[in-house]
Amino acid sequence: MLSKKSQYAFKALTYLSDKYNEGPVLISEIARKKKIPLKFLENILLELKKADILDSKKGKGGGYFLKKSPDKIKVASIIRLVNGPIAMLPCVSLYFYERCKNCNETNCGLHDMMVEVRDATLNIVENRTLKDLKDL
Amino acid sequence: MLSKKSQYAFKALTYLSDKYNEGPVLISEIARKKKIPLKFLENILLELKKADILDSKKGKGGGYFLKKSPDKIKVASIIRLVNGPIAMLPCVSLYFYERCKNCNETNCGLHDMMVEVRDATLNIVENRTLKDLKDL
DNA sequence: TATTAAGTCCACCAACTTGGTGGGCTGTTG
DNA sequence: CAACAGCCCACCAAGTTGGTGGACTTAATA
Repeated sequence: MLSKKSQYAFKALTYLSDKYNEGPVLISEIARKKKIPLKFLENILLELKKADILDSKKGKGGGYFLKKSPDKIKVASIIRLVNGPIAMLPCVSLYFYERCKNCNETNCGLHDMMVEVRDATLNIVENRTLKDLKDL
Repeated sequence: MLSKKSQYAFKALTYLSDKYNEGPVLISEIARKKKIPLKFLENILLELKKADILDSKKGKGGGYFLKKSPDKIKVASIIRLVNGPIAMLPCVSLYFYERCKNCNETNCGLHDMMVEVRDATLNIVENRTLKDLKDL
């Protein structure tokens, strides 16, 4: 399941998508409009900034804004960043791979099935961008 | 991600699948062969019993065994039982449905995408049984 | 019937994660 | 330099995860 943090992140990002190219948006505005706890949102946006998804401006007239256009930001990368692995097992994850102890991947039934699940999921989330997420 | 508990459950269940119709199997045997902490496994097997997946016999010659044949036990139901929802959002879950606050489902971009993800996943795990999981 | 084997039940635990808050610091604008 | 707005750090309560210890019940059998 996606954490609340992830859901907040998507809400904030779709809000910023709607305001793309309209200049910086205040954290407080996003928090108010999307009903997200302000300080929590602050952390989230900062993380998205450090991951190069957002940029910000300080001082009067400042705020947050998308660094790239909405159709260049994949849903998959947001999930990985904020929520973690998309796969259901570490030994099947592309970006968070870890070897399973006591289960060699060549003869593990779960492994193959989980590869299928992963690919089916990726097929969707790798091909959707913020642009496809409207009115969250 | 599947919890360790879920992974343990699948290991134990595939072990019991291999021994289907060979009488009760000791918790301690499963724990030893599959390298699962004994007391933790105890809890897991008990839970599976209460969910009608397993049955058990007490006393000498006792142990655990599958209540139905391996090809009658769906992977999806094990995941739901031990790990929880398969969907990525509560408002998209079939068995653990919860309404999202501040996000009505008719115009939420995430919602529709997550329905797709759920269905793609279910299409796999609803059509696999313990019989398909060998040598975990 | 006493012994022993085995599952059952209950209570507790440390470590980690999640969701969140408070307060001060830093940089920008006018 | 004042106000503004993001940045950063530290802390917190509650819940979850992964696990353990010990007593109790039930069943087989000597």
